[in-house]
Amino acid sequence: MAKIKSGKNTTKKEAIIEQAAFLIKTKGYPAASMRELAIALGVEAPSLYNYIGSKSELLQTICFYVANEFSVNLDRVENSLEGTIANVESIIRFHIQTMLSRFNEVYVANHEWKHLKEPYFSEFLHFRRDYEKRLAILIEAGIEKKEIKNLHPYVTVLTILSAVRGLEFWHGHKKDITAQELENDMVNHLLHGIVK
Amino acid sequence: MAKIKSGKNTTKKEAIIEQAAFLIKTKGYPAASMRELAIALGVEAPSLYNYIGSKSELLQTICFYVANEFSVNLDRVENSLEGTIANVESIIRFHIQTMLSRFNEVYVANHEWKHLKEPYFSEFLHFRRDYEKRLAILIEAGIEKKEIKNLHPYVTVLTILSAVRGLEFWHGHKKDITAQELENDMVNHLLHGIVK
DNA sequence: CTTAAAAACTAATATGCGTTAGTTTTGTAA
DNA sequence: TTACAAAACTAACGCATATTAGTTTTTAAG
Repeated sequence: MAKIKSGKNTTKKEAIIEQAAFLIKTKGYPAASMRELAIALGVEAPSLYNYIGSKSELLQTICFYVANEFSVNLDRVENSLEGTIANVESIIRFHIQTMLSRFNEVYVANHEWKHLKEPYFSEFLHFRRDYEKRLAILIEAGIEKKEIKNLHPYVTVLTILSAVRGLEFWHGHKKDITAQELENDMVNHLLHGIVK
Repeated sequence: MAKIKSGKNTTKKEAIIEQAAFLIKTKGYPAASMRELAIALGVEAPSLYNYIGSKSELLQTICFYVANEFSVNLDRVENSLEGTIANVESIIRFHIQTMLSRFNEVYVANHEWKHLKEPYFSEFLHFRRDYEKRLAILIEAGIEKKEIKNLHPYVTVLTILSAVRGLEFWHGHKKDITAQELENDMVNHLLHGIVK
């Protein structure tokens, strides 16, 4: 049968992972079969094992790639000299942009990480909690400096993270509004509310 | 083996559905097996079929129960004579309360509905879009009346719905804050922002 | 052209799934 | 105690899964 197609700057393994992200997003990890993945790549299922170790390895790769993206960005923000509001805004914009540019991968990391096997499951869970904790600390600093309202920091973190996550449902509306307007409106909402 | 346990005011079928909601939430629909569900109820898998028709019927029941809850509430709000802000606040509070009181069911409806079979899949998708559309109309009315900022209505709807959905992650923090404070803080954030 | 490695294939294994059929046990009311 | 129905059981079917082993084809270099 035909060979696995891979773009110019991507290896075949990367092509498999990219297709896997799409399939896992669409069907969910347990229902995403190696056979279907193989068909999408124009190949038989066992051939995939020339490039990857296992199905679960695919999920691990996707989840930790995304985790690393967000972690590196947060490192950068934590070392910035801007005020809290600017930092929070920067994080929100990064989430929105990453969500839109690496949609499949982010979706999978958000929804399917619970199918990770140990020790990856625990490691990912720990990362998530750590990430939220770091955001909460950032928010608390803003409250101290009287830049931000004194709401429960974790509620604020949760509200922001959940709101940007919701861009998963941003389909069928792409024509009504540009990505830039979407980003601006959501930032505006999360920082300043909707009441006039 | 022992009989299926059911609380005083619940039928055995309801006990199965309740346990199924928990299991499907935990494992995801495809990975939630009838055998495991049966074990959790202290019974063998085939015994379940004395009460239910199929595995997929369980998912349907859960999803449309939740959809109906939210739909009925929105009916009520649409017929209210309050202002837009009060209406939006009321909806946010209902979402939060329902999320906290029927956690498993809401979680399943939010995450696993894509595993519904036709025609239920299409019906549920249609319901979702309709619900969002009705909320957008409500928001637009508020913009007309100058009660609400002129942001893209669907962005506003998405932000609100996603934020309340995020209460899925409200675990391990229950001791820090009461449900009432949580609700107030989130409403405050979504209506008035976090900037002081 | 030969050769060796890369990459595909076919066949098969073990496992788990939802569900059905048929049977036995349990509970209840006459 | 008898009789009937409800609710459990065991056994099994057909199917799909991830993965392995072994083999053949394709590719590319000498």
